[in-house]
Amino acid sequence: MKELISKLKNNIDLSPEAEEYLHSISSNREVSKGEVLIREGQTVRYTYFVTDGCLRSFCIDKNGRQHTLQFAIKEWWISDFIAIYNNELATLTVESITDSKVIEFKAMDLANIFTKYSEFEAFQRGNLERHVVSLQKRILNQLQLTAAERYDLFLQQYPDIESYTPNYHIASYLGITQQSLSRIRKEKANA
Amino acid sequence: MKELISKLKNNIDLSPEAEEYLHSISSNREVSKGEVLIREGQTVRYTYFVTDGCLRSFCIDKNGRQHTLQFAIKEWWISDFIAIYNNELATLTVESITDSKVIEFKAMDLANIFTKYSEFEAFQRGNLERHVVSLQKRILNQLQLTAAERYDLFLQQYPDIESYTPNYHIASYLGITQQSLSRIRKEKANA
DNA sequence: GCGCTTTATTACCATAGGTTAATTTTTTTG
DNA sequence: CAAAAAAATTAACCTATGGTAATAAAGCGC
Repeated sequence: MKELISKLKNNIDLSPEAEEYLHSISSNREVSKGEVLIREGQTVRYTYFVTDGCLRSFCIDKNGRQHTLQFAIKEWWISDFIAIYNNELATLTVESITDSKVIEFKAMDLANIFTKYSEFEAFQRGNLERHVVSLQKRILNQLQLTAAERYDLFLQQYPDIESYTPNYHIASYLGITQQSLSRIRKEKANA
Repeated sequence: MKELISKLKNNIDLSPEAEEYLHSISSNREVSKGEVLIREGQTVRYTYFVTDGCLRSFCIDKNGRQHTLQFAIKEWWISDFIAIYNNELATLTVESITDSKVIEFKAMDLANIFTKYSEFEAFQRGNLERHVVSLQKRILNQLQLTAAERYDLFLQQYPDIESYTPNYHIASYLGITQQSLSRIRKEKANA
């Protein structure tokens, strides 16, 4: 929770009441590797702020294959925002891929926080703007880069993710099969 | 401008002063087919709200090929948000693909509008949330659908875009070549 | 309506990446 | 440490899509 509070204070003037309120609507949770926090088809009640470890969100296609939308590490938010913002059931699954620590917020409390304490508006606007930028960049990369180039970029963006994520999750983020990724890794090693 | 004002009033309480201010920082522009409003490498001064016609944003890769990030039709915003939110020079180009009408806002005025008139915060939060959702959906579609499936979905999402966009722009949005799209269209016709 | 320009199609070959299945390597667990 | 489970690699073959180039069709200006 300290991490989030200090992050907030770097960006906005956080009133003591707002800080108090934040505490009242959140709870620290330790989740173990493999634990599922949000499951496809169910109501999305929570949004998570990661303070330690790594989680990912993914969808499952009609052939049962998983496609990773996001990896969330320290200081990132993760949930099924498609479901929350559209007021629908989850189309994504969120699971912890390491033992992790998260702060859990009721999605509904977060939705109301902005009218209660307007100082959060500017903070959230910044978050959403950065989120839009990163998603747009990912789309452009997908359109113009080869799988090998996307892999290199991924390794730059998530420098030590390899140590705690199996390669087939990385492949599912890049939009290729684990076999293709293995081939790419081999070519890289030989180069 | 009427369209934007009524859109705003549907979502928030718009004070007369705020409405007046909006007028003071915007200007109507008619742009003709092919006109470029934002050019790669230059400073991004404006954000556009489309009231008629269609514009698109795209990047140009190292081989000179264009990749379409967004089509903007009536009631959509378009600019180079990557540049604006990161305070960088344009990496995108925005061009009008039909004769169009837009409302032009100085990006800097829009950035300051939220502290001046906080009623815009909630409106913008809704815009950004929907934007995030649509970008996330596009990424998931890119990961799990075939080019033919993406094309079908595109036609649903932009029902009459074919009448004013050449197919090679659609192909560049879908992440395939115009030749591949032509093949896909042929197979569709024969099915 | 004619000619020019832009757009779309087609064809042929090349290639990145997918599929399936077997094998090896690594990690986990008792 | 041995066995089991999970992850990664490899291989052989297949398919979707790309690259290039030629042709056809459509749209536009005069």
